[in-house]
Amino acid sequence: MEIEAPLAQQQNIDLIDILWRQDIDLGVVREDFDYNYRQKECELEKQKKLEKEKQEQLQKEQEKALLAQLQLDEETGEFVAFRPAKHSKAEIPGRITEPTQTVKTAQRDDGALSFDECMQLLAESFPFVDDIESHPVALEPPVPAQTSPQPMSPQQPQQGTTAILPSTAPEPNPLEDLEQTWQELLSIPELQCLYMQNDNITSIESAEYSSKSKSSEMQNDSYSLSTSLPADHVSGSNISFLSLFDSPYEEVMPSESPTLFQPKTNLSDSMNLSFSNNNFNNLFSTSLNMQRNGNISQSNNMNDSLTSILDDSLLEQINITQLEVNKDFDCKLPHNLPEIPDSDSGLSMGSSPSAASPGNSKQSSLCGDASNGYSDSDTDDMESSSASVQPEFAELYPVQFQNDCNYQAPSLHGLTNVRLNLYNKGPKDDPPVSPGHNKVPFTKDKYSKRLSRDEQRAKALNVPFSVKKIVNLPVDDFNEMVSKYQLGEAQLALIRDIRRRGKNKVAAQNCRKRKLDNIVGLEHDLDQLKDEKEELLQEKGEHTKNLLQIKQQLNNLYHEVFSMIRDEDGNSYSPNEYSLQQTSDGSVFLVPRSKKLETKRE
DNA sequence: GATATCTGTCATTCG
DNA sequence: GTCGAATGACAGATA
Repeated sequence: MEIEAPLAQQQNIDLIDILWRQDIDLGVVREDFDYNYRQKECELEKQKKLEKEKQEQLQKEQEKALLAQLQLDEETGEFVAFRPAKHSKAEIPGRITEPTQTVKTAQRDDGALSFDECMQLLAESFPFVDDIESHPVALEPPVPAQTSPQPMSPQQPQQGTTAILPSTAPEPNPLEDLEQTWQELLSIPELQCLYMQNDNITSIESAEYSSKSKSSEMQNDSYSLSTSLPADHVSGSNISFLSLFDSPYEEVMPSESPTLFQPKTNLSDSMNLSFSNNNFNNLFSTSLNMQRNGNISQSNNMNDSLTSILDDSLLEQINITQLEVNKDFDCKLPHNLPEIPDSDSGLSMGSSPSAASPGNSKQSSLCGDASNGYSDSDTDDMESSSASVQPEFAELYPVQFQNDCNYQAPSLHGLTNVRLNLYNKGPKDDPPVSPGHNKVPFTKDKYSKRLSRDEQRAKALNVPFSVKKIVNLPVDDFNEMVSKYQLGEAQLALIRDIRRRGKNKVAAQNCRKRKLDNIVGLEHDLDQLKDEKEELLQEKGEHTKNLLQIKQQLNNLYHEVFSMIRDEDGNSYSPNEYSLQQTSDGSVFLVPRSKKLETKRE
């Protein structure tokens, strides 16, 4: 059995070798199939586990030391720093603010490993630490790197930053690319605003850091979380910086753009109120260490704990940020990506949190020109309520959508997964969309800020005007505006369609409004007429009643007058034979009815 | 699932 | 004849 096993392994290696030669695109390195290499890896993992246990023990001791220095405030119930009456700061420098120094001293007193000893042990365990120090990019003098996940006090990032930052850029070219990417990102006005905010915040922090150039400072801000990583993680032999993009989004976030990362910085700052730096940094670095060690389950647990801390607020920040950033980038999304439900707005569709990151800008470039993928069917899926977007779109919609489409995505698939994962973490668990089935019912509740079809069409064809302008400008101004640009046939046709549809849309709205107004007016008139009719009927009834009374009175008067009339013999006239008639001059005559009938006949 | 309503769009008419 | 406004009709989305 012992002999057969190496044979089988040798056969496997041969088979892998053949496969490897046949398919270079396996995406893995030879060492992945190397049994000896894996054995080395296992040994390394064991060493790391031991190291981690030591670190945890140190952490516990450190927390104990911290607690020993805290005093329970009876009023607030909080632990506050215990400051002896006449101890100057020089005597206990940073007792609270620099707990690690105190801890280190205590460790030495306890006979535990000192920091330098840990460093030495790490250097022995991980030969690539030497590579870091000898890296050509590392211009700084060799400083004891914070390779162990020591809690980072506010002063310590100086060391960590200067020592580790170069390792985040394994080669000078990617560093330049990143810088160039940042410059291009910052050329976008919106991002400039965001960067200004970012810079204001980080400038406060940078007072504690060494003074560097603005670009390097920006990088420090952008990747400061990476600098807090253990050096062995950042500069690991098989883990390049860009490989972080293949990690779940909790790992990706540190390498996002400043706009994405800054909220996290604020978050971590705010978290320091409730968490000690030690806890948080240790948690984070331990998580990353564990992931690198392959303890996926453990790292998942740690990530869960991290995610539970970061998830809501961070994702909220991401969503806010993506609203700001991705208007200018969503055109570069890959067309083969499935449309995200409820996210087909220009913001949410392209508003993946990674869109603002250098990696994403590279990734998005792979999508090519959005106009190539333009079609009615595509944009119909992006139906939206455009009213809220049009004003912003007018100024934010740049002519050059393809200017920065020259990048190469380091990890398109990973970013895509990150994008989808982030959306799956949205407020509503939207059903996954099957590839090639973009017809997604759109809801405009949460993601109301999305582009209308015409806006997306204009965006796709790089129309240099806003839809609002196209629609609302007077004819002369519109023609003048169009004549200023050399537009293609498709663009002109689209602009005219947009103007026609926009005008007609407004006209339809006005027409409906008028129709409703007319209906309301007619209903009002109808009510008035009904009231008037009722009043008239009431008046008619009164008049009829009065008429009857007058007739009755007249009849009574007639009979009274008739009864008073006598003939020559004093006899009364019969009402059946005679009747009273009045002439026009007011004279009253007694007329026999027969004669009256005769006169009528005549 | 059926229904009513809203909204965008097209076709047509009118001034 | 062209253009813009107005409007009926239709379809899709939504409540």
